[in-house]
Amino acid sequence: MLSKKSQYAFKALSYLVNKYEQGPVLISEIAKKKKIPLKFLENILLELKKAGILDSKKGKGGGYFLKKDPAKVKVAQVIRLVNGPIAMLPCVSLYFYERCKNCDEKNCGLHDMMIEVRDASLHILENRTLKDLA
Amino acid sequence: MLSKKSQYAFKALSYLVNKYEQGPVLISEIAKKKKIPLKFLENILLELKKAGILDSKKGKGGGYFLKKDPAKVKVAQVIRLVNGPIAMLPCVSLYFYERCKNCDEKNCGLHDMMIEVRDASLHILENRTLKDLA
DNA sequence: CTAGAAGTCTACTCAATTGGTAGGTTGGTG
DNA sequence: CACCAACCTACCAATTGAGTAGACTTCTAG
Repeated sequence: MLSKKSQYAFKALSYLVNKYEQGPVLISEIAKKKKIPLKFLENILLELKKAGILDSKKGKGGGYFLKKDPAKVKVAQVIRLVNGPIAMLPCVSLYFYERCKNCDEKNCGLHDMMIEVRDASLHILENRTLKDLA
Repeated sequence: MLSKKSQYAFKALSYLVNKYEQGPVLISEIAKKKKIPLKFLENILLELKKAGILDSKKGKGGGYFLKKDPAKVKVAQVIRLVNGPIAMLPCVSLYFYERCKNCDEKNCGLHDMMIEVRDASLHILENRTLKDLA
């Protein structure tokens, strides 16, 4: 399951998609409109900025805004960033891979099954972008 | 991600699949062969028994064994039992559904996307059984 | 019929993660 | 230069995940 943090991130992003290229948006505005705890949202947006998805402006008239075209930011990327691995097992994860101890990957039914699930999920999440959130 | 508990459950089940219709198997034997903490495994097997997947025999010569044909037990069922929801959001879960507050399900891009992911995953997990673990 | 083997139950611990809050600091803008 | 808004550090509480301890029941082989 996606964490609340991830759900908040997507809500905030969808809000910013609708304001794309309309200047900076206050954290407080997003928090209010999307009913997200303000200080929690601060952390999330900062993280998205550090990952290069958002950018911000300080001072009066400042706020957050999308750094790139929403159609160019994949949903899979956001999930990996905020929520972690998409795969159901570490030993089938592309970005968070860990070898499976006590289990021969070449000969493990579960392993194969989870690769299938991963691929099916990625097929969708790698082909959807922030634009599709709106 | 699947919890360790789930991974242990699948390891134990795959061991029992290979011993199907060969009489009861000791918890301690499974624990040793699959390198699972004994007392933790006890809880897991008990849970699988209560769900009707395993059955057990007490006393000397006792142990655990599959109650049903391994080809008749779906992987999806085991995951739901031991790990919880398969969907990435409560509002798209079939068995653990919860309404999404502050988000109109009829008009939510994330919602639609997650339904797709869920269906793609279920398509696999509902068509694989314990037999496929071996 | 009884000893011991084996599953069952209750309760606990410990660490990590999640979700959230408080308050001060920095830096840009009008 | 005043103020605004992002940024940073540090907490805190609740939950979950992972695992342990030990007593209790029940069954069956001999």
